[in-house]
Amino acid sequence: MADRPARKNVPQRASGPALWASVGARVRDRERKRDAVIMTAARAFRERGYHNTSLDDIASELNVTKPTVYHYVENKEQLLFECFRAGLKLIMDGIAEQRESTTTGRERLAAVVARYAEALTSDFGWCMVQAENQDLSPTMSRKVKALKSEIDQGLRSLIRAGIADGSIRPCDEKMTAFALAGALNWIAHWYRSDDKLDAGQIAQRFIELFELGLRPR
Amino acid sequence: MADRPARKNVPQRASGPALWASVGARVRDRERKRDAVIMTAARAFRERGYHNTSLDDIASELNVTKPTVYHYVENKEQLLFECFRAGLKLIMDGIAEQRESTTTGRERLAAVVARYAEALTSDFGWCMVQAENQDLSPTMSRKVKALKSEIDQGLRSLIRAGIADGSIRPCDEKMTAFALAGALNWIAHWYRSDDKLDAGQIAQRFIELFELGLRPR
DNA sequence: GCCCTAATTTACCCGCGAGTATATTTAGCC
DNA sequence: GGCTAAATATACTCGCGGGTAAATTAGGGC
Repeated sequence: MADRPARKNVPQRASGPALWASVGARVRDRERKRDAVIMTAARAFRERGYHNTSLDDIASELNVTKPTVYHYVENKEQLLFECFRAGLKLIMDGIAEQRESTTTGRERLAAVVARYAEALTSDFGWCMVQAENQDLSPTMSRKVKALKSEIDQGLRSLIRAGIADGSIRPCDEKMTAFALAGALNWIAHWYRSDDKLDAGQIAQRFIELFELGLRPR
Repeated sequence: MADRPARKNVPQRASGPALWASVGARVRDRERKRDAVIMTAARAFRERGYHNTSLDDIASELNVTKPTVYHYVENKEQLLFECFRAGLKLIMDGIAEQRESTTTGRERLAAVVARYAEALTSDFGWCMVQAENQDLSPTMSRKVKALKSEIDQGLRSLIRAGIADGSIRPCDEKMTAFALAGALNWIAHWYRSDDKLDAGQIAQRFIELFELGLRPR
């Protein structure tokens, strides 16, 4: 399972339909096509929601028929899960990256927040946030919960570290992590790619708010 | 339309199934039964999600059949909308209440946050947050957007007021409102009625966090 | 140039769930 | 106590969409 280190885990910018668009497109690059399927699904889910997106929709957006989609993916549920995982990985990477840093907890937290915001404005953002356990089988649901919990723990441990090194005021780390995650996750609800602010600028505002608070200093 | 001021707009604690439980209890109080339908729907949606809840489910939870549900409600979409509206009203009331207050902007904002948290931990919380435009017809979607926007404007104007009276540090009011709303809305995702903290305690932690910030003072 | 296999399609099945036409019961009223 | 209207139930329709069996097309190796 955990083999093939070369595998690109996050389908970055697979230009979707183009892969199938031209007539002589029966090439054999399973990986990239699979990624394109996932990307297209992610966009569709974001635009119309999971339950309002049929696999026929996704297929036709790829200029392809439904069984082709099934050729790359087990079923609809797995499709959602893959989108979810792709988005989550972006955040996990951000957290992992900061484990090697030697700055204060507060600074590391800020760096993670920036990556987090970026992940949420990506096409996977919606799936990460909206992938409700309700839409998933018990097995998948457990997996998703575990992954989400990892992120939560990551945030909390950064907060703890900050408190320990004095860069963060002592606080309820659980509620702080929830508030932070909530503010960030909510981005997926309102962000549109033509927004005035990009992920970086949003993150900057959030960091300022959470660091300084509303009360004048 | 806007008549009947006596009408109880938010179905508070209509004890659901009991209303129909006994055979001889077919009293004709449309209002209360309608509220029970909405309450039951809200709980069901929260537990299993909108698309995973059939009207047959809701009906059978009320010890009743589907046509009876249709007797109280136009269709499934309207049912979701009613749940949404019921929840939203709790927040709106909170905001309206503070308009008459003479305290600082920051204090009024805190009061609204407390009410907001309470609304989100109610059975309607999930519907308010999850009622995606995607699940609604264009008409309903517009209504929902308008209502949500009202709340957003309410928050922003409190923030502005706070900045004006010096109780809130100057900041990007839009992003601040979004962060605040996000942190609060997210409660609906994680809160369970058997949680250690109740709505009041959660609100208290959030207010402290947003007022003081993470950086030590 | 031929065969094997991966990729893709055509043409289905089938169940679920929203919504409804119609019958039936019940309560209130005179 | 019989009439009317509201309340509820029975028993449907029907389309959408997830999923699949089986045929077809195209490459790539030899």
